[in-house]
Amino acid sequence: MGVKERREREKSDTRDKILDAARELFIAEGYEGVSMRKLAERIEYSPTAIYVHFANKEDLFHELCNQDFGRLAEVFQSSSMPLDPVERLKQIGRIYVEFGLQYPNHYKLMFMTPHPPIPFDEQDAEIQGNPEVDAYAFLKLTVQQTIDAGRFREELRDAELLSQTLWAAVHGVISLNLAKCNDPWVDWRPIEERTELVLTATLRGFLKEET
Amino acid sequence: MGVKERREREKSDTRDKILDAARELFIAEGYEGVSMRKLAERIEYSPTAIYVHFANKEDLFHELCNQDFGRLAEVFQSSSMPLDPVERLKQIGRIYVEFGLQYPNHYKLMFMTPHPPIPFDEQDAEIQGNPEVDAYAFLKLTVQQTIDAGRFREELRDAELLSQTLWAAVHGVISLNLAKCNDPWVDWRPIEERTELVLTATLRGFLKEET
DNA sequence: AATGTAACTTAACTGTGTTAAGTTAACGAA
DNA sequence: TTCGTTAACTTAACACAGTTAAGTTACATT
Repeated sequence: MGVKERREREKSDTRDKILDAARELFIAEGYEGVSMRKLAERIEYSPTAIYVHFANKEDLFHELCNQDFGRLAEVFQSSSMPLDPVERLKQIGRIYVEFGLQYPNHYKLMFMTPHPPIPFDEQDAEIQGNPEVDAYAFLKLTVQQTIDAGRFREELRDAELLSQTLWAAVHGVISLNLAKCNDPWVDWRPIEERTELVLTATLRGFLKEET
Repeated sequence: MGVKERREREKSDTRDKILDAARELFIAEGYEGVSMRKLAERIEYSPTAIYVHFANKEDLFHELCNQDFGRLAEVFQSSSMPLDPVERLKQIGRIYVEFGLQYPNHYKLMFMTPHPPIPFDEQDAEIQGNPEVDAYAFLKLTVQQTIDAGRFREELRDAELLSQTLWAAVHGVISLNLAKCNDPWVDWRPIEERTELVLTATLRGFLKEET
């Protein structure tokens, strides 16, 4: 045997080649700016060869996003986190903004590109909810720990809602920066200041006592 | 004379017809979902007739956007604002999110599409900084009024920074909603709850005393 | 009545995502 | 060794997109 194995390896090699080229192109040109033909030309295959590996363009995009989501989770995992849960939430926010600044195009792809609903596959099911590989789950877990530590106001008990709100606030800073930092309309303050302030203010708004 | 005038009126009538139909379609189908052919069919002209009035599809969309920047300022202007400056800021946030939900496609182009710096023209100079026609200036003015009323903490005196942070927080809610509301990964809470919480928390974080 | 103008149409170009049908190379079984 | 099967890949085409060059046509001006 060993034949099937080699065949599979070869297939996944070209699959990876497609993914690598697609990431490069999507990042440079955006979703609409990349055509299956351009992509095929880049890797020296025919356009239809891509359809052997991916159902369609959207499916390809989805796969790339999943990889980047994993990377974000990795960054969280490999960062040293403060013991205090509130400080940990702040740290998560800072790392998140840093990630967006460091990989602006990945970030745009992941969070700023509206796309049609994507069906859930079995691979997703393994990732979702596991804080080690799912960045959102990691945030939610930390929010829950802060709730459990009794640090948040009594009426704020929905970890999901708090997570989504905190996420939105930080996402607002980085995404507005990526979309509008060159806009002469606004006299932008440094993004570090805006990040720090949105985190301080939002969390202070969540907390029980004054600091 | 009067002939030229009538001709111009007729031309701008069909131009308006194009704009009206385009807005309707863009809102319903999104930018990519609308083709010049569909649009032409809707108004019972040939596709190329549109090019008499607009350089291209993007130009058409841009025109709609400019109208909507003005409209956002108008919405602020025509809304009854609470006397309390902090409540006024909350109201601004709510109206902003509502605007994004009502014109998702315009919102995406206005605030979610990265673009190179746009040269400043004379028309812009008249608008910028005037709270009656510049929505950002309106926000900044209200923030300044809240500062002047002594409601914010002593260390928070930079109206620009506070405005940008508040804007970011609210923008985060609506933009994340527009980009990811269909994502099954997250069990989204109603956007009204997220808006209310981000406003309450951020502003409470800004305020001097507990409420 | 002839001319010019400008809104508008027809037909075509290039490029898009996607699919049906065909090719080709390598495997396992006879 | 040959045959049939499998599956990665290609060719050719479809239906659609944005856009443009070259008319056409209606009408105000001369």
